Amino acid sequence: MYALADCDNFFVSCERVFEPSLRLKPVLVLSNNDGCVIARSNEVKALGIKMGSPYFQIKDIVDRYNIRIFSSNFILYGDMSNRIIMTLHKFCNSVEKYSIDEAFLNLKDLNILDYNEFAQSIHKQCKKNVGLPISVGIAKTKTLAKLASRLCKYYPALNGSCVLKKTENIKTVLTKTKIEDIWGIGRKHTMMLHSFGIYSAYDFYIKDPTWIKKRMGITGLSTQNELKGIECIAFETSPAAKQQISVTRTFAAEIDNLEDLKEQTSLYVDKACSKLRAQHSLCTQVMVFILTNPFKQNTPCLYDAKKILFPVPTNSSLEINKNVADTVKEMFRPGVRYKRAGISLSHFVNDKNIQLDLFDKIDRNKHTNLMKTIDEINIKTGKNAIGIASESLKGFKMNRNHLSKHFTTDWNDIIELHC
DNA sequence: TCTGGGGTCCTAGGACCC
DNA sequence: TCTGGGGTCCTAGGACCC
Repeated sequence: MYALADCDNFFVSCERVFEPSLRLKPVLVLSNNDGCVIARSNEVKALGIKMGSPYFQIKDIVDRYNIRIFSSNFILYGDMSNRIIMTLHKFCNSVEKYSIDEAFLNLKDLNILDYNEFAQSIHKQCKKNVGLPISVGIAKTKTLAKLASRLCKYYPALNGSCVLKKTENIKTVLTKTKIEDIWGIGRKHTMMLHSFGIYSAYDFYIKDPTWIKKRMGITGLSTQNELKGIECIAFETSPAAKQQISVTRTFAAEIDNLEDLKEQTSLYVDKACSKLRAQHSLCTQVMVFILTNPFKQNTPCLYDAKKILFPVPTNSSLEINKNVADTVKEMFRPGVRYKRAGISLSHFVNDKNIQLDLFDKIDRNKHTNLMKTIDEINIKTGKNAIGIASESLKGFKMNRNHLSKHFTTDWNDIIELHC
């Protein structure tokens, strides 16, 4: 059996922990740049505000219903997420952190007599330890556990936990679940399935597997099997090293000069490379792209992307930044107003097996030592104390007008109690 | 005026080999 | 008229997730 513990309206709930008066009030969290809605309280959902709605389009409703707005505070959310994971570890050794707000637990080695009780105690402990509401679903496969935890959000009477075990119960639930609400069924497949008269998860459940394989490939077939209680999606205890590390940003204001653009991409390189080094990888490919505002009416979006190949695998911020800066210069078109840029590192190898180049001009040891020292200082200070000289000192060009404090990670922001 | 960011896996098709 | 067969590796793009 697997459990899925999924925090309810995670980002909103994190903000409410430090401002409890917002508990039954409408609250939403915006993406970077205060651009789009990325988390909604139940009250906001009830007002019909959709996930991903651009903020400027819903400002009227926000004002009318006095909705409280927050800019995204990922430092806070990341730390709250770690606290949840720590609590889950008290119940089970096998915890797979699936995303910032949810984790799977592999229950196979536990001797659980009453799954309902077990799920309830996780729910209660998370609330007590971290202050966050969490929905715990338990079932034979990950896909069914997902479904079980989802039920908690629709049926408050379940009080945050649900066990789906008996086939008859599963079939009843599937009949009442829309196919698009199943984990792994996205927009395109929903449209395709609808066109064949498949609307409920149960319609999908009883469909001929050969038909599903033909139209939806192996992943569609896996989803069907998982609904039948046949495990197809493996449990991963230790997180695999990333195969790709990207940093991309939309600018608050358009950038029309090369220097500002390079200052931004230097920041991306710095951020991406420290992640790369943290997982002990080197990369041999970096993709760089710049583009104009794709939403602008009557002006086509200009997009340029270029791939940089490194014959000797590297994780040196300096080496990568030099190449990225040169590439940005090549792609930059004077007079064009850029709105977004990004880089993506890929094709990784372990930093212990480097294939050297006979004609290498770079002193690799020097770079490695320098990077190691920079990382150590930045980890020790907890801030980006040292970076690349070409970086913008002002950081990302980003709007964040409704940012809460870093309550749990910065002494200056520690919560104050007034008695 | 104003529209996020970071990932994974699968598959078809091209390029190449003999 | 008529042009094989079997394989691997890589990549771009699609679909999905949060």
